[in-house]
Amino acid sequence: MSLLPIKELLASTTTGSTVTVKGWVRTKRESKNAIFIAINDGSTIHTIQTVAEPGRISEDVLRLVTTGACVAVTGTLVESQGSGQKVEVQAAEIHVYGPADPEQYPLQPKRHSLEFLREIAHLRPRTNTFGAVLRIRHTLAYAIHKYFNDNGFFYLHTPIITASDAEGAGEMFRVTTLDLNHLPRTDEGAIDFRQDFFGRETNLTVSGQLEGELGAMALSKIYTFGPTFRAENSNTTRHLAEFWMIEPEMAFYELEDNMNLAEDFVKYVIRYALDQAADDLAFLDQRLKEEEKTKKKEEQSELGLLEKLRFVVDNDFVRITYTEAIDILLQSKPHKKGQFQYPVEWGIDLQSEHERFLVEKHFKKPVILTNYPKAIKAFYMKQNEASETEKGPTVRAMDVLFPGIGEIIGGSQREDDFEKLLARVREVGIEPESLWWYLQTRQFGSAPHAGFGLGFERLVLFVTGMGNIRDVIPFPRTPKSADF
RNA sequence: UCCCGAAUAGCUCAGUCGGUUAGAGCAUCUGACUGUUAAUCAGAGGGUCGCUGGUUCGAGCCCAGCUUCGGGAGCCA
Repeated sequence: MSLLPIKELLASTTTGSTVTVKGWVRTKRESKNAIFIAINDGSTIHTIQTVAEPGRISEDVLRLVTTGACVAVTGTLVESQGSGQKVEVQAAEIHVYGPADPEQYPLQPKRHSLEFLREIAHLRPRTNTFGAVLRIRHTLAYAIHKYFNDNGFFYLHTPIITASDAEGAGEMFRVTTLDLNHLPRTDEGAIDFRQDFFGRETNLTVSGQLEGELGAMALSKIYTFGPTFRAENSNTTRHLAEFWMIEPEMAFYELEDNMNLAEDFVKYVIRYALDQAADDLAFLDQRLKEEEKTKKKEEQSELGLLEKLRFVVDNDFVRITYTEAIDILLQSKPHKKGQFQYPVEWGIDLQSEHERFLVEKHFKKPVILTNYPKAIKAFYMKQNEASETEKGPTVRAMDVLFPGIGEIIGGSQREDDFEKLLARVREVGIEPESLWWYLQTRQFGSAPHAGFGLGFERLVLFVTGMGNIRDVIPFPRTPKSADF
């Protein structure tokens, strides 16, 4: 016997050989002379049809072959007599590893709602949709490593537990081994973290960027790709409490180089998915088309999934400054008609409705916004020289906005001038001593450098065309939800 | 956290103006048919109408609170 993944069996032309198929039963159809069992092993979205002749396989075994059961079928690979597939397996022997009581098994050979499948996240990978999403997720992760490796980047493992609370990227999850029922107190009555595991307060990381910068100041080009945690009470289709983030950081890169990298990188990984996950994308494309049919005309999207991905890969991203974006918004119809809920003026943080207008209505393609007002961006971003064309001080920030997703990348050139960075740290109320190691990189061999953060699930969301970020990670963690 | 909406069979949903025994499709089981493609046809079983309280002669339907879920907003990747 030889065990081959179904993906390879389906492509095989060596009919007549004895093969073994191991996988999970999707459907069983019974005929007088033949029982058809469709089996999937996750290696591909496609099932292989195995054919069992009644009498050749015992009734006791066949009774256990139901949707969801795990089986091994040994038999002969033959050309299919039916029209739906090229090859099939004539079963000589069926072994049932694990039956699945059809009265209780929740997955049926029918369409389920994504909400229902979320409640059975332990079983949903066995569906076509989630199988496709998980394979695409893997393909994208691999493409990311491949892209960086092929371009001279080193994968840097930044810490997941951090004592730094100055990253300013959001609420953090505390890490502690203290007995919460009997917290040690200092003489002043505060919690005595000196008795905690690390001898100080620690949290789960909200970003590997600051440590990433340390790596770039030695290895020139690094990237991180790891779990990230935000304890924000965010209840949206675009937020998770635990997600994966990719953060490249490059010495000697300025804002322009940073943008070029971000655009080239995103296009590369999407193109890679189009090439390597064609079957799964075709399935999701079809799935989305059927879903669109049920929507009203005005809510239907103009492009299908595959069309949308090819469009992004084949077209340049629009690059405009924050100031230019504000001007476009000020002259837009929704602004003049008072349709924006939030007012537009230089200095505001752009709201979802503003970003969506720019990306989905005005340009209809990905947009990179640069040079934001200093006041609304993080302390580590490089400050621009004062300019007559700007209405206030700006920093070399860049946000990449995608249709339907919003901000998929946020990045900047970093402030490499020690005095300016120190002043800014103080200005935003961070105790410089807590960032002494970060500040030292600007004192010893400082260099211009830049980087960005890409939310991995938002990328997967875009590439798969799914509507909710909870459906592109195997086991989502969100407020009030940490099952599985 | 705020705003809006939803919760009825295993799943997806319908349920009129508050009125007798709460329905359909799919799934499951039984039978028929037979190279089937989420097979087809016939029949059967399957319900604490999310929970608690209220209004009413009478509540799946009206009201209040709670719970859970979804969509949008904010925060952000």
